[in-house]
Amino acid sequence: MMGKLTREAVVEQALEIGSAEGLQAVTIRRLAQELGVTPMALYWHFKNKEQLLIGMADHLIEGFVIAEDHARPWQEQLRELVTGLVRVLRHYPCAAAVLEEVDHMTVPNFLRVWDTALGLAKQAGFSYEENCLISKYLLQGAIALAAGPMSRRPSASSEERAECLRVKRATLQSLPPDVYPHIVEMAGPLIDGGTTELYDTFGVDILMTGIETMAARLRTG
Amino acid sequence: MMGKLTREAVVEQALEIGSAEGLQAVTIRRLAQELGVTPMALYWHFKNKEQLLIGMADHLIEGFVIAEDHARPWQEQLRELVTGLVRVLRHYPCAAAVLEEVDHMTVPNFLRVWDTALGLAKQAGFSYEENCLISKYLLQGAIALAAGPMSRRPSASSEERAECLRVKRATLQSLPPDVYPHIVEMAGPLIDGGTTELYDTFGVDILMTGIETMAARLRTG
DNA sequence: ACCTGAACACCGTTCAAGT
DNA sequence: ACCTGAACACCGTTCAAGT
Repeated sequence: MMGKLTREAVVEQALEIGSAEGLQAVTIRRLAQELGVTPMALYWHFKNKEQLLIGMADHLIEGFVIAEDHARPWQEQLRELVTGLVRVLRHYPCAAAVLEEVDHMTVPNFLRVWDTALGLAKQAGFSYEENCLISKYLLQGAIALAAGPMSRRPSASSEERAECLRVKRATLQSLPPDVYPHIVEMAGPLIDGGTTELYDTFGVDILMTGIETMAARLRTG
Repeated sequence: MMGKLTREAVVEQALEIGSAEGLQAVTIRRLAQELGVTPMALYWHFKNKEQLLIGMADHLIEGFVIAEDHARPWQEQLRELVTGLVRVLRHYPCAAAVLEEVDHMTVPNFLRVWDTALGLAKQAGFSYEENCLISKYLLQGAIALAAGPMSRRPSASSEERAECLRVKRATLQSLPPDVYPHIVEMAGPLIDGGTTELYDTFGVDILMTGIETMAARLRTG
């Protein structure tokens, strides 16, 4: 709110608003108001709103450094890259939402992570095209995981969130059991989805197990 | 444009606009104009725009029927469910975008597919929570696959799309090779991502292989 | 270089009123 | 039941002008 109106200050304020009230609250006009400035002032620093979102996405991954250890197996390193990315994205509740809204190719720091993933995937022994897809799936999976529980309505005061979950579970439970038998039965675990640790590890486990198993099949014929 | 202004007519017109010009072109006012009616007329048929999007999502999956064959193995059936869903979503270029914008739990036909997936996942032998996550990952994966190549700017006339891809590839190739070595090297396959068949099958293969391998480990210890 | 004022062309939505 | 007119409170963006 004080200090110079720099690109970084704008981006950080945007991430703050997005994390506190949801990404839809991040508007040029609202942002300007929060920064004590005219909406048009932002257009000197960003060509348009898309560039602002790209700046937000880039800022999110800025602090994510990947230790390239050429000695350790690629499986281990790939798994660490994915879980590390998820952990970094969890710093801002709106992080996943931001990354879902921008073209990843336009975000320099995302390209940096992607490049590392691509280099590791190459060691698995798949074709070029398959390596590209594997790296895409893993990064996409990381974003999906980071978007997982909560992070949707970040404003809610944990009492509100609990209330929201209760309403959702009740909605599922009151569905006609003859057409949605399993959904009604599993309404509980479907909504709060088990512990956060299970949620964060299980998805990566499935993906990495699939990749490793298929890589092993390549070698054995 | 002619005929009665029914819920279905509105939804179909919305999907048509979204598929021809992108989902961001689907606006209450634009929709009303295309239907030869006042914007407020739509508010008699839909409470708000969110309900319209839910209606669009529901309509997309309407024609997707899953043959429940209790004799065949669950792996086979789950894979068929995912590929079938992808195929149905491909009917409208904006389908994946619609599903990414709505809460899946509010879409009856999506719940129907989810229920089937949940029932099949239960046969794998995982815990309740893990079954829920598996079904989520598979459906989420199907949507991601359907959003894959093209479907982003559906208006582009295949010449424009080719031009757009060429620009993107050139962008990647002209990146500094010392910081993005693998990206620059793989710019080609990264952009056009191999054949469509590879794109559609490889993702499901990884997920299903991961699930099957982990399920097998449960049984063997 | 950095910011403001005024204006344009859009949004979704409400509410009273028409038939 | 089904639709319209007028209005409200928003958007992103441009363009000339200020300092």
